[in-house]
Order: sequence, then C-alpha cells, then structure tokens
Amino acid sequence: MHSPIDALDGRLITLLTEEPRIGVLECSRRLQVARGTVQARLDRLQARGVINGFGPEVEPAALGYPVTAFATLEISQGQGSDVRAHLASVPEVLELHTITGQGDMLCRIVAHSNADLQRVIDRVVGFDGIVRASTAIALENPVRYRVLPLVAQAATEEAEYPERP
Amino acid sequence: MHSPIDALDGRLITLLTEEPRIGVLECSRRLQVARGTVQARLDRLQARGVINGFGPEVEPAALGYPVTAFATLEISQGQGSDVRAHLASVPEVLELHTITGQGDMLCRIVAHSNADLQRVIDRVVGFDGIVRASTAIALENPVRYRVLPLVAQAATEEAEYPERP
DNA sequence: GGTGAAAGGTCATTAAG
DNA sequence: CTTAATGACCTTTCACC
Repeated sequence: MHSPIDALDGRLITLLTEEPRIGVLECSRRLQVARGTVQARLDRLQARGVINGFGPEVEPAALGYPVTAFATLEISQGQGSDVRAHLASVPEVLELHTITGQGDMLCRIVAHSNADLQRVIDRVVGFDGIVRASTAIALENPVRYRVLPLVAQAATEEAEYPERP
Repeated sequence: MHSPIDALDGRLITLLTEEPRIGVLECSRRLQVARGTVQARLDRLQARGVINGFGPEVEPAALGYPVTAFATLEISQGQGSDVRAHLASVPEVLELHTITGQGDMLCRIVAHSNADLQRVIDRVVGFDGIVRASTAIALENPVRYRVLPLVAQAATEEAEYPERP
C-alpha cells in the first residue's frame, strides 16, 4: 500500500495553497509538467477527498469576532444528540468534538469581546443535559491552522503506515 | 459604526462557500448584481481581511491522519517562545493557542492511528519547558469547522457591537 | 492545438449616503 | 460631496473539446 499522495501531489497542494488564484495552466508551468497531468491530479485529489474544495477562508476576527475560546462541556447520559443539535444552532459555535476524558465535548466559540463571551457561554450552556462547562480563552495563536507540513510529510512517506519500531 | 459586512457580502460569501467553483460572472448572475459589483466586493473583503484566500481545503484524514487529539500543555515560566518554536516544527501539530486557565497552551494534533498518536505525543512533549500534558482524543465531530452561520449573523447586525442589555 | 468564454481592468454615468 | 453600483468596452488568459 502506498501513501495517499505522492511528491507531485504535495507540490501541487503547496503551490495552490501559496497562490490560490492561479489556474491549472499556470500550475503546469510552475511544476514543469503537462497541463493534463495537473488536471488529472486535481481531479484525483478531489475524488479521494484529500482536497475538499476551494471555499473562501473567512476570518472571524475581521467579521467582528476577535475573541476565541474553547469550552469543555460535561454532558449528562443519553442527552448527547440533543446537546449536539443545540450547539449546532449557535452561530458562535464554530466547531464541536466529542472527546475522551472527563469532559465529554469540546467546542470552539467566538465572541465580539470578553464581555460578549459571557452572553455566548450563557447561550451555549443554557440547555438541559449540560452538567458543567469550563472555558479557556485563547490569548495568542502562535500556530494558525495549517496542513502544509503534514502534506509535505505525507508526500514523502513511501508506505501508508511506515514501520515504526 | 456599521457592521464589517452587509447583506450582499454575506450572500456572496455564502454562495462562494457552497459553490466554490463558480466565477465572478456566475456570482453576479446569481446575486442579480453587476459583475463589477461582485469584483469590488470581493476585493474589499480580501483587503479588509474578511476573506483570507481561496486555498484548497485539505482533509487530514484523507492524507492518512484520521486521528485527531487536543493536548493541553503546562509550560514552565519563561520557556514559552522556545516551546512555540518546537511545536511549530512538528508537522502533526495543526494549530496552537495559548490559553487562560491551568493549562498554558492548547494544541490540535493528528496521527495515523491511536498507536501512532503515542509517537506524536512523545515528540510534542519531549522538550524542556513542557511540565505536563493532558491529551483528549477526538471521537466524533458533530459540527465541523464552519463560519457560515456567523457570517449570516454578522451580515444582519446593523451596528458592529449591537446593544445588549 | 484551436476556440469560445471568462477574468480583470478602465471608464462615464447614475444613484444614494 | 463622497462612495458605490452599473453597463460598456477592451485585452489577456484560461478551460474545454
């Protein structure tokens, strides 16, 4: 079994990440391959789900939501799906995971300000089934969400799950 | 002061998120406005930083990293910047925040498998300055990262910080 | 490879705050 | 008066067959 992507895929993803506006033809020039190759690779990557799309990357801070926080929620037994639906209905909840450990769910929320965060938290936790919540405010973001290093690593791995002693 | 985006901006972002492949001309048709308007709005949104770009959305799971975890790290005083540099050098660290609370940093990491997660964690915490680490594995992801509801809310807010009692 | 179709830019006019 | 939207025109560039 080989890695899900090869070196060319990796270079292509890197190139598109750094300069999203360029087209297929420009890619083929930069990568020194035929345009058909680039198109085929792109189709394959999208078909395999490696690339989900090219949607606009929206910055919540620029939308007026500069405050980010992570809330760990403890859920009472059997109320999981109701809680999920509730959290999904809150626009300020950007992301929700169920996790192992004493907390049962972890969600990322944003707010207009620290004061406004109280309003959001009240809305988030104001629901039957949420037993306890602890919130941590994000101060700095030294590493913004990125996948390029991961792509580079995946592209140079020969086997899908390389041997590790 | 008005909201950073208006209703047309919101419709444009929503449209581009739902159908990223369509171009400016198609947008202008769907939104029933002139092409120049769409172009001007897009330029403005990018200039203001509301839209950061149109890079490919890469799915780590499809790259062979289906396991996601959140690690809370406790850092010894004064070692913050070294730890940041170290974490930034680990490809599996997708994101890093400094946070309030007993933990000092929160990072999102991915791995090939639960077993492989051990290797990643060892690499993450194997660094002077990291006192303690607690890791929560993400099981399900009921709400994938999304900003559309937030965009819709921002677009309908008249003032940047609407009055809240 | 050739061809129809967009993207991207500029302009004058018009409308609205 | 300032800002924005519109439709027209043009050139370059790309996507598709």
